[in-house]
Formats: sequence, C-alpha cells, structure tokens
Amino acid sequence: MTLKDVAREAQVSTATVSRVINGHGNVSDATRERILGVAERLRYVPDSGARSLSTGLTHTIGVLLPDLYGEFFSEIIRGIDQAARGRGLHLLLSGVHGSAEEAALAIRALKGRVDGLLIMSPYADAAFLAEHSAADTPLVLMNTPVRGYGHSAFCVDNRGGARAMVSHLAAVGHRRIAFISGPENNFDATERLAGYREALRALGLEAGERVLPGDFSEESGYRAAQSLLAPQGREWPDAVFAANDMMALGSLFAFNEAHVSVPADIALAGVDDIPMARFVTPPLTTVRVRMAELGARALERLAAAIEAPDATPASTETVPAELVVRESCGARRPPATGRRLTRTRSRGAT
Amino acid sequence: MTLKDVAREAQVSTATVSRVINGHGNVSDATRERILGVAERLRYVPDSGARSLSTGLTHTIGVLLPDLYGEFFSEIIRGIDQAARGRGLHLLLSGVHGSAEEAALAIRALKGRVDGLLIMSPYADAAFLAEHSAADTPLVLMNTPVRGYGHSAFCVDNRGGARAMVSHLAAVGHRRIAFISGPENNFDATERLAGYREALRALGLEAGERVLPGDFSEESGYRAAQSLLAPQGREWPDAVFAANDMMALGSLFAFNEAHVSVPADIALAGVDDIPMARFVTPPLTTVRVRMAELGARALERLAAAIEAPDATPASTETVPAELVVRESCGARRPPATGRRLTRTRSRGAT
DNA sequence: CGCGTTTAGGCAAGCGCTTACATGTTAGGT
DNA sequence: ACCTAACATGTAAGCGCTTGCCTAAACGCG
Repeated sequence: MTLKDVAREAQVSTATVSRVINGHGNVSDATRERILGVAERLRYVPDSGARSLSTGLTHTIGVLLPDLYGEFFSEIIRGIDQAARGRGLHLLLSGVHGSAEEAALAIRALKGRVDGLLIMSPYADAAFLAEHSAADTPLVLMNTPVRGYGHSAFCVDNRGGARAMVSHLAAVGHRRIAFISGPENNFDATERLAGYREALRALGLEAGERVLPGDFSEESGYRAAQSLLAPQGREWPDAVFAANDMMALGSLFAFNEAHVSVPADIALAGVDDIPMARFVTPPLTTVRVRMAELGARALERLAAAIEAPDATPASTETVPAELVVRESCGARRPPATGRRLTRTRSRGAT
Repeated sequence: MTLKDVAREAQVSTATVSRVINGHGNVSDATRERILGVAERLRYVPDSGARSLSTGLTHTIGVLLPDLYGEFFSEIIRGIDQAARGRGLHLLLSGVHGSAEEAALAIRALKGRVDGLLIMSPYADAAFLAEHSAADTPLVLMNTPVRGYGHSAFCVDNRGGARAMVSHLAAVGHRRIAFISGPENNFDATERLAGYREALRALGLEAGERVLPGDFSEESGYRAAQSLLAPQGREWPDAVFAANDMMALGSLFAFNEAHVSVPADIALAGVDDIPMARFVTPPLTTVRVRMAELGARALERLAAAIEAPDATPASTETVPAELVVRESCGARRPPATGRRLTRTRSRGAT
C-alpha cells in the first residue's frame, strides 16, 4: 500500500506514480489511467507524513491556546478552522495550560509537523517566544502583550471597546461609573482597565473613578457588587462596568438578591457578549469582541506569511470591538413586544 | 540544525547523536555531555515529522468533528485534550462540515500524520467509515449510530437520560408530557425521542404522547411552543420536554410572551445542560450529558488500542447522562434565599 | 595471558515520497 | 533522410531520523 507497491503493480517507476498522484504532466493518458486504476484497486493512500518530509510542506498550522475552556476558545477555533479550511490547511491543536516552559516544549514538539504557528497567550512572556520559536517558522500572535519582536500580531481592541462603553454609559447620563477589573497579569484585562480610565479622563469623569478587584469569574463579580452595596460603603455608583460578562452576571445576581434593580437603580455592562448576555434579565449591555474574526484574520495572515515570507512584513492589527446596547445599561426601555430570539443554532450534543 | 550538523560538530556519527537525544544507552558520559552541549549551542530541535516517518509513530490523534460550533464542541475537545495531554499526545483537528465525501477526504489527508482517529458523526453513514478508514488505523467513534463495524464507540446515554427526565416529570405529577424533537437524521435526537417514548410506555402515559417537530434551534423550540398554545389547538400538556436546551429556551420565550407561567402553568425541561440553563428564569431542568467525559474516555480507549491493538477488543460504551433538576419542571419551589452562583470561571477574551 | 563479555560507537539501510537529471522515443521540420 | 525538440519514463539522490548489525576496544576472570 505504498507508492512502491503501486509502481510495481503498474509496472512503472515510483517517479511516474508520484507524477500521476500529484497531477504533474508528462505522463501518457494510457499509463495515467493504468496507474490510477491500480492505485484505486490497492486502496493506495499517500502518506502525508512522508510527503511532508520530502517537500518540506505540511499544510498544517500549529495552534497554541492558553487553555481550552469556555466560549472564547470555541469561537476562536471556529474562526481559525473556517479560514484554514478555505486554504486547505489542517490544524494541530495544543493547549498550553501552564508556564512558558510548557509553551516552549509544545513549540519544539511541533517542529517538522507544521508550517507555521498561531499563538495566543495573554500572559506571554515576550522573551521566551523570541527564544524558542524557530526563526524559520512563521508565527502570528493573538492577543498577546508582545510587540515588536518581528512577528505579526492580532489583538482585539479591548481598550477602544472599553472606552466606547464608558462613553456610552456617560452619554446615557451616568456620571459615577465603577469598574470591576480582571486578573492583573492578563493582557485583555489590563487593556480594558486602561480604556476605562482613558475614557473617564476624556470625559472629565475622573471623580467617579472606582476600580473593584475581580478575576473574570462570576463569583468575583458577585463579590464586587456586594462590596458596592455594603452598608458602610460610599454612595452607589450610577453604573457598574465589568471587565467581562461573567463578572457582570455575578454582579447582576448580587443586585437581584439585594433587590437593587438593574438598570433602574444601577446600570450594568460587561464585555465579551457571551451567549448568555442576551438571555439574562435584563439583557446585558456589553462589548462584542469578535474572536472568530480574530482567529480567521490571524490565520489568513499566517498563511500569507508562509506562502511569501518576505512579502509579508510583520504588523500588528486590531480587530474592532463593538458596542452591544441592551437593557442593562438603562439606555433602552424594555421593548414592549420585542423578542430576543435570534437565529442562533445549537446542535444538541453534537 | 539537523542531526547531521550536530554529529559533525560533535565529531560523532548521527547514530550516536540520535541515541543521546532519545536517551538510549550505550553512550559514554563524556560524549553525551559533549553532544548535548553542541545540540544546545546549535539550538537543535529534532524534526518530529522525520522521526515519525522513521519510527512509524506520530504521537498524534486525528479528531474529526461534525462542526466546530457551540458548547459541545468545546466541551468535548476539552475532555479529549485533557486526556491527550496526560498521555503526551497531540491533536490534529478536522472539522467535517459536510458530507461523507468530505469526511473520507479528511481521513485520507490524515494518513501518515496520526496514530489513530477519533470520529464523531451523529449523521454517519456506516458504510463510508468501513470503506475509508485504513484498516491499520485504530479508530474510535463518538456518538455515532454505527455499530458492530469492529471499532469501539462511545455514546452518551441519550435514551436513558430522556427516560429519566420523563420519569421525573411524571413523578412530579405531570401526566401529559409533550416532546419537542430534534433533526430526524441526528442520532442524539432520535435516541432522545426513543427514550421519551419508552418512558411513556413504561409509565402508562402513552395517552399524553405528543411529539412536536424541532431541529435543535432556539427558533424551532419557540415555534413548537407557540403551536402548543395556539387557540385552535388541543388542551395544553402538563409539561414540555425539549430534545435540547436551546429549544427549551425558545419555548420559554414563547411562554413568557404568551404570559404562560413556567412551571406554574406548564412545566419545561431540556437536555444538554448548556451553561445558560442555570441562568434563565426559571432555571431550566435538564439532562446533563458529559461531553468532556465522553471525549476523555474515547481518547483513553483509542490510546489503549494504539498501544496494544490486539489486547483491545472493540466495544461500545455508554457515558451516563444525569438529571439536573432545577425550577422549570415544577419539582422545586424557587429557593427562598438560595443563590445560583457557581464556581464556573470564564476567562474573558482568552 | 587468553578468551568471552560488555561497552561505545560507526555503518548503512531504511521510512515513503519528490524531483533534478538522464535516457530513450517519437514527431516535426527542411 | 537527418537533426532537433518535445515527450514519456526511469534513475537515484535526497528529506531528517532511527536502528539492527558490526567492530573494536576495554574489561573480567580462571
């Protein structure tokens, strides 16, 4: 079941079989037919591994993700997969849960199996990448703080999105806007915080600045909201802007429990637009970050870099984040008859 | 930067370098140190592709999934990844959106790149697999109707889960239990329907059987509920059991719109336990299907089959589904002070 | 001291495929 | 009829790594 077997059976050299299989010219119709026939009969399937060794091309992209949990992972993979499929590329997935060591190890293990690397690591240690990525392997980063290391990067415009949200909240009339932050060493989180602060400055609302600690978990959002409501606390802010939707949901529960009405008593907003955001009551105003698009664009760029390494200068691009105004921010009254139904499909257990 | 380079530089044969790299014995400490030093200095990284060709082992599993959308995909991948990581295996992902042709093509393309295949296809055409899977490539199926083709399979106990739910609804006092079904050609969907029917028979509730068409989409659930409420329709059932949560949510919206109270006027239940199920009002009673566990177990089995092809007879195993009773089924009164908060973490955009 | 065993390391044959180059054939042009 | 170009196919050298087999030196022991 190798090339050689087919060649023997068809009484030609392996070179000719190879030519036929790969559709190269210079083979008479007669032999082509014969070889194709034999190949079919023998159920010959070329060994992609061997082919890669010989051509130096794997048609495979290594994808390193920080961990494989949650909405975002699936969204980003979806984008990557879609773009990859369009270009006939395969995806070698590698979840890097732990340290930079682990990432370096993963990168090594991929040598010779992939044509390029797509790396997402919001905690990336800049140095280690420069250190461990083989110089000859094209590499595109996603949502990493790393800059100017000579490879392309794609980031969601977390900062701009946060600014837009704060501006919106302000436009709706909220003056004292509190922020529930994410993990300190997380790139997305720090960018969102920075955006929040920038916007407050720009709007002259610094007086209302208030940052509550959070770690992106629902529970931390819950606690942050509780601390806001604490009797010995200061006056409530007009609005609470959480660095992600999960924390916003946690806050929402805390408010519900305390019979604090959202948005009447306090406005609420998050970031991410997780599917649930539409479904809670009131529906959550949030910032949509298009992870699928980010993945797709990163893949496209990587593919381009692989095809023409020199024609593709390193660059850092930003995927826009967009405001999704629902009811939790107080900008809208609940629609009288409106429905929240969308066309989203889910496929059961499959 | 190849083995040969290291060998030349260290003044030994490639064989010796290979031995050192792979930790085989019969190398003196002195030369080992020397070679390691040179390798480090030259930043030598072995080419896994070449190694695979030579050893016949890729340490990679091909994963074919029907499509890359939604919760389940991410859950199952998570389970697979976790198990794979534990065994030092890599994952080559392949989303097969379309036909069996496409799947066959994907399987071919993976030849020589993977040691085994994990295939999930609730629409699988039994014949094509037998046809296209190389006989020498171990293969484990997930959630496929295919049986007895000589390979192992793992399925979620959709049927048992559905039975359990119907029994529960009956136990709570509901007699007329309607069912919103999923796509006809979907394995999960048909099993759930079968479970529903079996349970009705077992409980002597056939009289209340009523199956409404659905396709797993939220919208189809919405429409199904509407049709139930239609003025010219029959009497309402006591409970509606949707073949998945998305449809249950669609129904919930329809009921809300019609001011039909859940569970007071009508009980509601779904299957899947998507994250949102806990968050809607009332929280949705559902059946939890542990996709991550399914993925993990399938991977374990595949790994075993790869290591000892003969010692691992083909078998079909079932992953249990478990009832998750919340408020939508009317079994519980909303807890007075209870919170629905869990420890779930979400990681922002990462 | 001689001989059997280890031990350290080299040699070279692959793994399955691609491809530059060589070779033999045939057709076209004058 | 002769020369050249185009065509069809074969030859063989890799791609980077592993490994069975072989050699030679070193070691142990009666």
